[in-house]
Amino acid sequence: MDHRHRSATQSDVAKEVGVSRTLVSFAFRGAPGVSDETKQAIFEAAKRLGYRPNAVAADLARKHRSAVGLYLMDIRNEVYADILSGVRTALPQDRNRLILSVSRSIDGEDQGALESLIEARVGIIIAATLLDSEERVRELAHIVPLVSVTRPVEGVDSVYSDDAAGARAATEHLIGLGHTRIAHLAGPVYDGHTVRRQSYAKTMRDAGLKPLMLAAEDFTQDAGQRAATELLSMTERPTAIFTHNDQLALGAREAAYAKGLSVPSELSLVGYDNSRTSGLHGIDLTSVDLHATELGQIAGTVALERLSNPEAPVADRRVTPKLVVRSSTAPPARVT
Amino acid sequence: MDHRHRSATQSDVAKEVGVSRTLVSFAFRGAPGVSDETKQAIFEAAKRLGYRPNAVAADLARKHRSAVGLYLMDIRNEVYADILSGVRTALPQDRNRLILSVSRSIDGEDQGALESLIEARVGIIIAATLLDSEERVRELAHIVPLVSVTRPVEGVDSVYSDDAAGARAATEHLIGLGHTRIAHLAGPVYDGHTVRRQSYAKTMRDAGLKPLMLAAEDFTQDAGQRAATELLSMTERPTAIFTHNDQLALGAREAAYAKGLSVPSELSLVGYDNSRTSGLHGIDLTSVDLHATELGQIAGTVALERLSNPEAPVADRRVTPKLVVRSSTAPPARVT
DNA sequence: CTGAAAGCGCTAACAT
DNA sequence: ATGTTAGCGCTTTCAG
Repeated sequence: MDHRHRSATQSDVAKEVGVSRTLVSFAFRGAPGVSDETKQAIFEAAKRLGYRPNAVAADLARKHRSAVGLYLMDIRNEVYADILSGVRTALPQDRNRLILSVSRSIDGEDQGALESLIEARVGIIIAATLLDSEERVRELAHIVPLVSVTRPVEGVDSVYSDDAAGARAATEHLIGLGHTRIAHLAGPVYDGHTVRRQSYAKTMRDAGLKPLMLAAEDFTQDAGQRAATELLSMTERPTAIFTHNDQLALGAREAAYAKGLSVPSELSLVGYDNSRTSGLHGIDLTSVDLHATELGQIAGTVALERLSNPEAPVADRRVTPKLVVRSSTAPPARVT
Repeated sequence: MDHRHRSATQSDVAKEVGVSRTLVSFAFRGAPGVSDETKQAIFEAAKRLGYRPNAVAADLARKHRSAVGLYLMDIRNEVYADILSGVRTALPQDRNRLILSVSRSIDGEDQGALESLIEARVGIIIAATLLDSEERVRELAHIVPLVSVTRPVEGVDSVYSDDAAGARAATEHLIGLGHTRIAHLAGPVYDGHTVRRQSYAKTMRDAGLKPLMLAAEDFTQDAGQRAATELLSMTERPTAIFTHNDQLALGAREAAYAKGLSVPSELSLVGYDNSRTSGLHGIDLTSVDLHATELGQIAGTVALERLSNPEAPVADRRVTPKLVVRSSTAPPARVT
């Protein structure tokens, strides 16, 4: 294994062929003004020398920056992985410089993560912010074009799912089944994620029911299990739980089984995300599908549009979620 | 929303303060030789002007490249998400320019994906290759430092799990339970992923049993379900299936239920990856844990070491997998 | 402590 | 059709 990792430059190629640097640059970008013969010679020499274009230097020389930055909270959460996946499919082949930045810890500062993206001089950032205030996101958007995904931010390109509608559908589904003691298992309170719980509370009150909310320490299954255990230890325990996401719901499910309660006969459960796991036989979790992949795809498209037209009006793309009913929900057990 | 996205440069700051560009550069890197007063003045001016360091230009000017490239197949697969997560934790705060490249389609060419990473001039690439031949990986490693993760490549820094041992443990577990008709559900045949099936076949033969292999179209649950359906339609159907990964196993599980077969009484199932889903109540899938997060972590560390010492001997870090026995495996039904 | 000058690899007018 | 000449924003000797 040799270690001469300094790759050849355009000048090297130019020298080899006996032409100027410019010609090489033109040849590689398919710009007009290079004879076919010269082009051939250049490509051959390039190949011989192992020349590779330097996209970074090109970006620097050009006014415009071509990389797309993606900021996500937690890549292990299927929702974010799906968003990433969607963004990727929206980006054309040659534009695949996707710089990823994942926040280090969910409750730590994600200062650095977003900052590093702007230091990397990406042309645009697609961000699933959560911890930051809308104000801060707006500020950021002044520094570098930004499209907010999963969360609407006034004055900033936004691509999101209608969380209010999703939470309402979930809650109404439970109410419709006859439940009255319906709890909501939320995540920690952040600026960006309060719509679902608010919608839940409003729907409950509109139905003349009393909201019962508990916030988990984070968005993981373990946190969900701990919080749900608490919920299920109440004297008048809820007969149904609607959770902020599927991971919390799966945690609640474990908590129920640990307590010897079966789902759905003794506890109805509704999650959010419609992750792949929720559809498995034996899990069959009723869940709200927010169409994460589609969200990512649209965000990618919006980003591309913004890049090509900075003056276009602010985009606001709202996707409608869909309640997927499975067998983790049923009417409450007859009161004994 | 204004659109003056051209950020301030070091010269702007220098001009504002009334010093030379160099000073500003020094100040921001904490290099010695700048008086505290000047430093203060510079930072204030920078803040006022909204100056942000340009990491890309810095890399260009410096000899060395600081970004880390990560090449993965499919981010929706928990294993790869975990690897990413592990790599991230290994990278220090200030070194968080992680450029991600995901292969577009699993059976398409991933030519472009790896190529784009080297055009982005990353300092090192951490790659979970699969489709490429070892030869090609070695070639790539000559162009840019590369550490291969999940797969050993001779002559290249490698971090991987002992697949032979994992597959053997899984197969022996099944044999130990008394199964004789044990099938292996593999993924498509690629250079990088044949160890598990080979180890399975060898273990079977060593026990005097006949291997029965079937390759799914890809590594997804759906493909697993289709392939398993075929397997379970045989006249002398297997009493146990060991799959290449958990997704295939979950697909097989669905196939079994669709056929009215229950797990484990009529079919034993062993997966690979020990994904979070496999531990859920009602799923309880016996699986081999390859410690993906740890793999990513080690890969990140190895990458950092390689960067700081190009002449160090080639790293070969093998992690030992662990069979996690749950209730998807049991002795075969008594022959009737 | 501070500044001038050269250069990283490439692009983009502007010549010829 | 091909070459010249400036930069892009930053780092880094080498002199003051």
